[in-house]
Amino acid sequence: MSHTLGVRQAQKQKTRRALLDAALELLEEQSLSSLGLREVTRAVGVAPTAFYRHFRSIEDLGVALVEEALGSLHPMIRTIVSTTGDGEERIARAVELIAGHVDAHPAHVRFIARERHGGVQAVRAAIRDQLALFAVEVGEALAEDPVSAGWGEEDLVMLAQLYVDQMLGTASLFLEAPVGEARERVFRMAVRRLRLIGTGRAHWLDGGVGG
Amino acid sequence: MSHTLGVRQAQKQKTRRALLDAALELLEEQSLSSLGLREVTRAVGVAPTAFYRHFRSIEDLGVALVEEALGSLHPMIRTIVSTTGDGEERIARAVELIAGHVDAHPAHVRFIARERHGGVQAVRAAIRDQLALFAVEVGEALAEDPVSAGWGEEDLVMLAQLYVDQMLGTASLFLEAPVGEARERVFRMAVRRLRLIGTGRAHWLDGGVGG
DNA sequence: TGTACATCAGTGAACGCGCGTTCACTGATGTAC
DNA sequence: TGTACATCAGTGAACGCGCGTTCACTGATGTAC
Repeated sequence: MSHTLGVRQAQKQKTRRALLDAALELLEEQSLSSLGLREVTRAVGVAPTAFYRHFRSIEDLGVALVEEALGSLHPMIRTIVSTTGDGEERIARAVELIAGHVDAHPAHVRFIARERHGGVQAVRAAIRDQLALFAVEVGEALAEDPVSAGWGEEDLVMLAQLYVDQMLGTASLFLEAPVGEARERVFRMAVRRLRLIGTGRAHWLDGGVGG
Repeated sequence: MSHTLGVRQAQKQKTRRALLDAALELLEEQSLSSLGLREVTRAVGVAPTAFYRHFRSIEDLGVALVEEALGSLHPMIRTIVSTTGDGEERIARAVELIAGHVDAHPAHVRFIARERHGGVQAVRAAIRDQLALFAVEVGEALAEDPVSAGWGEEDLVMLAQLYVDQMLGTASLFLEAPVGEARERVFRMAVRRLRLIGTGRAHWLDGGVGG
């Protein structure tokens, strides 16, 4: 709490949070374009009209959810790119971080996976733009890595986008296999994928296929 | 036409096609879980009740669309895996085939991208199962490739899934950038991605990161 | 500290509308003889 | 070929229901003096 809000502001924030949380929960079993305003307010226990004190529309609420869901992903990305150690260690650590993030915020991961290509244009655009910023950040980290010496700009961008995609894809797979043997299989596959990409990186400038 | 259907059957098929086509068109701007039965029949020009002569529900129609959309993708995959030539040639040819497929069937590609993680469980399951079959097929083709000598079963499965994912991801990117400079950028990025994966493949058994 | 007024988050009634589903039906097509 | 009956794709009226949005409102909180 950086500054104590008035009682009225605090209560408003609380209702807003409740609307966002209720929506996120309802979105585990449907997509944003079929989510109803009344459905959300009913889940929170406020009148339908109260919704308009916080959002202009469900689409507007969706954009707020994007900021929240990708906001929770951001620190994880920072941690992954700043992890030190050899290739295998970094790969294992990255997949563990992804798995942990899915455990901590399953609804966020589901929302992004679902709405990234979903039926609401403003939400798709918000996700696309935010992921592009993540890719830039990853690209900058890659550029500083000695392994990337001699790499062209477009190659670095490609690799950064590939990593961001892999991260989301892996997160989405963990969502469908949160425990047990299925989870272990996702874990091993994710490690292998990163290993393959790492191998490709290591030999990118060798010529041949990578020429 | 393998066998001439009766007039009645032919007319029924025609209406069914019209319902599927109308749904596919409506789904360019929304997702399946918000698509209405009346919306589809209105677009076709039949009574709402006629819908029930063909599908039990919108979900049921969605599953039929999965078969259709992934059915159109199947021959492309066969073509890509059976293409001969050196690495660079195969890569360029594969990306061209993907771009061509998106041009030919944009609504199919959009539908699969959108509903793969969408809000209708039966449709997600149908897509997942069909993509798993594609991965098996790609895996079998990879196994016969001399480059894969010495590869473990799980590694081949991982690579096959990675290729299927890349194909869908690339198709989805072409959808958002169908012409001009944006399309060229998608093309180059897709080529680079496949190059990186190809480089990783070529050095998979070298030890080191790929150990 | 107390008073008078302003603000505004949340209420509840009301609206018109489109939804999915039921039902008995129509009339063209198919079939048996 | 003709007739009598069966099938069944598509119709149209009707239903109850939940939707998003409007509006004037209430009463707790905030502010000025």
